[in-house]
Amino acid sequence: MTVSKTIEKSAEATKSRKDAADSPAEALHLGELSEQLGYVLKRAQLKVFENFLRCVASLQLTPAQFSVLLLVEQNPGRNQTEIASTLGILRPNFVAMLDNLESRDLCARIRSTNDRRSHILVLTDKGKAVLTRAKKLVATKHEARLNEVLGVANREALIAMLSKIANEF
Amino acid sequence: MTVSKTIEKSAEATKSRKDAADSPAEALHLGELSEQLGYVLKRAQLKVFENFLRCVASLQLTPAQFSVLLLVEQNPGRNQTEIASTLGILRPNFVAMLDNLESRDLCARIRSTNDRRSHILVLTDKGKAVLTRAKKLVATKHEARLNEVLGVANREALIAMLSKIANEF
DNA sequence: TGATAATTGTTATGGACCATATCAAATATC
DNA sequence: GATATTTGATATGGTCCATAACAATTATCA
Repeated sequence: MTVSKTIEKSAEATKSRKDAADSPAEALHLGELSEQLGYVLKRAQLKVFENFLRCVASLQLTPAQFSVLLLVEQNPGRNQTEIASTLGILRPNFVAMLDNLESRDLCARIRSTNDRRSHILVLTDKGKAVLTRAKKLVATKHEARLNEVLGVANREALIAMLSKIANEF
Repeated sequence: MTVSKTIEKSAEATKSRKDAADSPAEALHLGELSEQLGYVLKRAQLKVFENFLRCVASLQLTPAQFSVLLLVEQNPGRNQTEIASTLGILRPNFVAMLDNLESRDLCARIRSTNDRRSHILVLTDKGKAVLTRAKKLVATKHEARLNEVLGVANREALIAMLSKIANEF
C-alpha cells in the first residue's frame, strides 16, 4: 500500500503550457496507477506481444497462431474443440484461425474415423518446419531479450507467478 | 529452458475418445506453452481484469475507466491529449470514452482559457466520490485476493518486474 | 429399434477495442 | 499575414471476442 515516493512535486495547475523557454511539457505522474497490477500487466503484455511479432516477423506468426501450432504438435489426435477450448478460444472464432493456417499449409483438418463430426488437427511438414524455426527465433531473440532485461532467475519467477494467477485467481 | 516433467504419458493417438468406462477425456498437455511468457502473461491479464470487474461491479467501472479517473485526479490541469497519450489511448478513441464518463457525471471537459482548442479534464464531485469508493473496493477485494494468491512480497516483486518490462522492453 | 437430446464444425452477427485519415477551430511559426 | 501545427472530433475499417442458430453426426434411452 506504500505509495513509494511519488509525491515529488504537486503539479501547479495554474501554470500555462509552454511558459518559460519552451519547457519540455513535463511528463504526467502515474501515481497509484504504477502500483495497479492490471495496468502494469496490460502494458507489459502489449510490449511482449509487440516484441514477439518482431522476432518472428519473417515467419508471419502471431502469438495466438504460434500457440496453436505448439499445442497441436504437443497433442496429436485432438480435434478443433479440444485445441480451441484449451487455448481459451471459442469454437466459432477458431474456424477462421484454422482456415488461415490451413490456407498457408501449416496445419490440416482430418475427418476423424471414430467420430465423423470432428476434425483431427495435425501439423503439415511445412507446419513442423515453420514451428521449429519459430521456436529457434523465440528462444534466441524473444526470450534472450527478456533475459537481458530481467535475468534468467527473475524470468522464471515471473512466469511462475503469472501461471499461479492464471490458474488460481 | 527445462521442460520440467511434462513428459508424463505420450498421448496415444490411436485411442478413441470415450473408450473405457467413460474416461474423463484427459486434459491436453500445454507443453512448452506454459513456459511462453506471452501466453502466461495474456492469460493472467484476462484473469486479473475479470477479477477487477467483479470487485468494482457496483460502480460499473472498467480497468480503463478507472485508470482515466486515477490519472485525471493525479494530474490536474491536463488536457485530453496528455491524459490519453499517457495511457496509450489514441485521441480519437478517447473521445467516446470521455463522452461516457462525462454522461455519467464522473468527469468534465473544461475549455482552457490559455488554449481554447484544448479541454482540461477534471473530476466532478461525484467522480471524486466514485473514485474514492473504487480505490477502497480495489484495495480490500482485488489487491487482497492477489495477496492471498501470491503474498505481499511476491506481489510487489511481480509489479516491479512487469513495470520493467513495460518500460524497458 | 426409433424418437429425442447432445455434440461438432460452421455461419452470421453484433459489440468492444484499436488504428488511420480527415476536418474545423485555434494557435504557432516565420 | 500566409503557412504550418495542434486539439478535439468524426468517419471508417480491422481485429478480437461473444452469442445464436444450423446441418450433420452421434449419444441416450424409452
